[in-house]
Amino acid sequence: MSLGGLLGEQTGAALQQVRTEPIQQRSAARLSGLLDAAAAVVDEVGFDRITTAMIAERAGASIGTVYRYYPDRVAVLHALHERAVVRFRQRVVDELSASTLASWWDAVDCVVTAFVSLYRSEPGFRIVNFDDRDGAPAADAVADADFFARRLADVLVNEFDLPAGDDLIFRLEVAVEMADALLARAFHTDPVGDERFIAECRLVLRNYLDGFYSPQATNLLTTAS
Amino acid sequence: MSLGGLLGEQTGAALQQVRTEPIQQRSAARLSGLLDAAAAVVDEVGFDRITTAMIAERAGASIGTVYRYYPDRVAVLHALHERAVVRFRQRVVDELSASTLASWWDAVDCVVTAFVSLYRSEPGFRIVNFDDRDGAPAADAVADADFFARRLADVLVNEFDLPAGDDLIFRLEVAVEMADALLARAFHTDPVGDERFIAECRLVLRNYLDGFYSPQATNLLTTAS
DNA sequence: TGGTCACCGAGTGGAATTCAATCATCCTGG
DNA sequence: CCAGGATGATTGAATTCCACTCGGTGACCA
Repeated sequence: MSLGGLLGEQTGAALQQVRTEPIQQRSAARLSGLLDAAAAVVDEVGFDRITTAMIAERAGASIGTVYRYYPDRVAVLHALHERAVVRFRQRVVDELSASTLASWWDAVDCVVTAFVSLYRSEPGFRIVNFDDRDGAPAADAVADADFFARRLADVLVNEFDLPAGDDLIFRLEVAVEMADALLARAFHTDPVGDERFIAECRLVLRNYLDGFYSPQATNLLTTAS
Repeated sequence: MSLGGLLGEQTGAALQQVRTEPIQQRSAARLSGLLDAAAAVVDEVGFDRITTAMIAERAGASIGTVYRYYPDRVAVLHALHERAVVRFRQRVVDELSASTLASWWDAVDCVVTAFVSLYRSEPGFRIVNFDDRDGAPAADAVADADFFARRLADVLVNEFDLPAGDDLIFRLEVAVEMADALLARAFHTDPVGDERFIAECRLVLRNYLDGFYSPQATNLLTTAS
């Protein structure tokens, strides 16, 4: 299995996110400690109410330390987001290799399962829905979705012989957006996730991506009443 | 046609949004002027970077005036959001009555068209994706989606004899979430909206909602490879 | 001419961010 | 093996920015 490709490494291409790369190893702990603290605070007050002081206090550090590693408040959120995405990808790989995949949609199911599972257990995981509606570099979430779609496309092509090409990638991009929306909706109110939306998400994905195999299905429907 | 029902009036149920109902008519202009200003600023800096001072200056008013009408910053955003939703509903009704609807999906298409059209022309329309991830009343966007789904369900049931019931409402809720995500994606980078995503959105909606008629389609797919 | 209605904008408070001083760790010559 | 400079890491008071308040002033109406 070439699933390892899912992990990828676009982090290098990302905008400088940490002010100073830690040299001494104690700072590595500080860095992840800050993110852990941020994650905890996110779960407690949401990522709007979060303040740098809260993060610092929770991490047992001082304000200045936060700013040593991150240029500003939202940079911390970006970093947390990034870490959540990385852990998500890792979890997907784990789930995929732990399961016997009878078909491509088992793989898709694994992705959904990984997402749901992290939403339930990983502190602050809701940060994955953090979208910085800001100035120029706005295309952060989109870049993530696109990157993930391409990686997943590779896997599906290699493992299940789905027809490669831009069509597949586009489909997957669309699928990612839909899944994201439905799963976010599932967790919007219910902290454990509304099963109806989760199940419907799986169903929608399967049907939508299956249409890639049999496009006549869509034509059938357009002529029905 | 009972499409007027779409317009509904949940505004009464909304939390007190305006501090003081304007008595003299010059204040009505002020009020919409403030929202116009907010809309313009939203387009310029996004609704995270927006400041009360920007709104006031753009509206040719002073800070105090903003707070005369709205209790706080996010209340302005809520009001702008609300206005966008109202205009959206109005546009949907217009589109619906201006078109000849051969089938229920023509109605759905109209909804998409209205959304896209407003996204292109209405200043600050991206506010429709504003989600107040805050304390208690969090379920604002969800409430909107749910409300709209119910209204649309009524229309579809009355005009096109779709089978009424909770299933239809749930489907429409899911459809709204998906459409929202795909259209937001279409406009995330491209100010005119990426046509691929818009077209795919229409297709996805049609196929998904059509499955409501013929649920055997989903079963067919689960047995295919 | 008094009584509201609207409006203004300096003032207050809290949160974000800076920065100069201090502490900790590493490194190197002796 | 150690002194002590060099550099990384940390601190928190000071500063800046921004949401929000409020006492004062003009505008409209009766």
